[in-house]
Amino acid sequence: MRRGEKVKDILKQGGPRSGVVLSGWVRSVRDSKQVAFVMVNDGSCLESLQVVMDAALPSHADVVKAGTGAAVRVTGDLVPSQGGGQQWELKASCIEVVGSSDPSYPLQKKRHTFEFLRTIAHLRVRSNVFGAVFRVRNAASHAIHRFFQERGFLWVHTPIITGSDCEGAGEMFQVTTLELGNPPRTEEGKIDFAQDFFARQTSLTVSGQLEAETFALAFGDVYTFGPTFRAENSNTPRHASEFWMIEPEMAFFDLQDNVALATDFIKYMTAFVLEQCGGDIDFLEQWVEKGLRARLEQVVSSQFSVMTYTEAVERLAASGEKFEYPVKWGIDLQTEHERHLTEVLVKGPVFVIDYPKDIKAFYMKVNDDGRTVAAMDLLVPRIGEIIGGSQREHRLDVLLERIRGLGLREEDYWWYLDTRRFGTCPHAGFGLGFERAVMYLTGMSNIRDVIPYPRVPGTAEF
RNA sequence: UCCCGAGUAGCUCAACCGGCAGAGCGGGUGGCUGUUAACCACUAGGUUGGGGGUUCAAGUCCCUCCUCGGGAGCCA
Repeated sequence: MRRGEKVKDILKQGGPRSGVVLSGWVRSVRDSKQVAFVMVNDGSCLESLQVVMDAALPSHADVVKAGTGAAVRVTGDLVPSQGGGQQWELKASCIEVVGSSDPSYPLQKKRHTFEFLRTIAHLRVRSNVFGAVFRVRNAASHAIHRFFQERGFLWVHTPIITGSDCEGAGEMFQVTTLELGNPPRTEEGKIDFAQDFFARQTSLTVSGQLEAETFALAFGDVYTFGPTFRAENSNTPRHASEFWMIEPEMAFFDLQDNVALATDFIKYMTAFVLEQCGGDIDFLEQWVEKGLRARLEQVVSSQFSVMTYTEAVERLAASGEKFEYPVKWGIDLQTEHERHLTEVLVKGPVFVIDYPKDIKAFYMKVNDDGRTVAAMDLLVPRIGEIIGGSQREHRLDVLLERIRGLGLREEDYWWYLDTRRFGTCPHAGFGLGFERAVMYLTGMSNIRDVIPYPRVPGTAEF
């Protein structure tokens, strides 16, 4: 099949020239007596190509009837457009209806609500906004791999099914082949997971960090980029049950190195998207978030602030702002605190570091003061926390003390603890919620609208 | 999971104090000499989210369930 050229390439190359072939889907048809205009989009870019169809063309009636959404293949000459609104148009010598579209096609030329579009997630990708969102999502993934590969990082594929029920945060989805209605029981009456597929209780991963650490202590610099699952009953615009996460892990790295890398990383990704998806960003600017482009450009050029948790608490307390939850040293920053910090006090991305030990995970390095850990959260306006990371506790004795103190079972971490026995070294890493990054890059305000087929509590359609 | 709000035609929304359920867009039919969310005319389209209750009478009031949105918690 001769598919022809992409709209993106046709517009880039320009004309005039003859014998151009284009395949795509009809966005709209404007028909009058002598001539009809068919907007054809192929997803390669935001723009549709205007196809001019003389009423004398044999397939004229078929094309007009084929309907919005139909698949067509056009052959014609690329000529300067007589009308305003586009530079080039395709004067058709032949239009073939490859697949017609039923009149019930739900996408109108009018604006739809995101709520409605979510119910037709298989078709919403043919709309302008979702075209832009998923091209940005693609460019961002590309940028992430490029950033790390250029710096010699190893992409590690950590397991999706995990046997450790102790990875820290979050409820986990259980993985089993046992008969749910009648599982085998032990003598005490408990479910006998020894008879399950993996001969133990298994779940979907909530993080690849612990496994990534073992690779960092062999390859130096590594990163994960893959799906992650949380069975939390979270119903917010920022949480999904299935999402993608990027987790770099670097050996011989401390918290300052970590902050520096995370900063470079965010800037690189943002600059890459601005460069690759300029048209999409401008469209999102117009329809989704005013000021998007300026905000992204500012991310690339500005310096990210860094402040300690202690300083953040002091500044919040001194701000005079009335918070629903009062700020106090020792309690975790609430969403309202984080947003006030990044949106009002700093007005930009800010790293908060050195959190109280008691509110953070066991694997974070205990600072010399004995009461804080070398943690870092990157807070950004609108989204809140986008990156969470830390320098890891590399001292075996301190780590063991932390595990025991939290009532965790040492034997569950035997392989993780081995890394501290055999050539341990200071190392650090962070986790980036990929969808939150895409939200930040596109201005979209609901995580369900930056995932192709979102999974959230009560919903797994498509 | 908790708090608040919403659910009316395929979509987006009206409908006053409880009194005949409407518009725009989309669809269909016809028209229009180059359109840009094209335009003009005509036309079809409804168990007012489900169930129960109050009332002569319920889209409207009460109870309950479901779904969606906003906020919170958990977090990325």
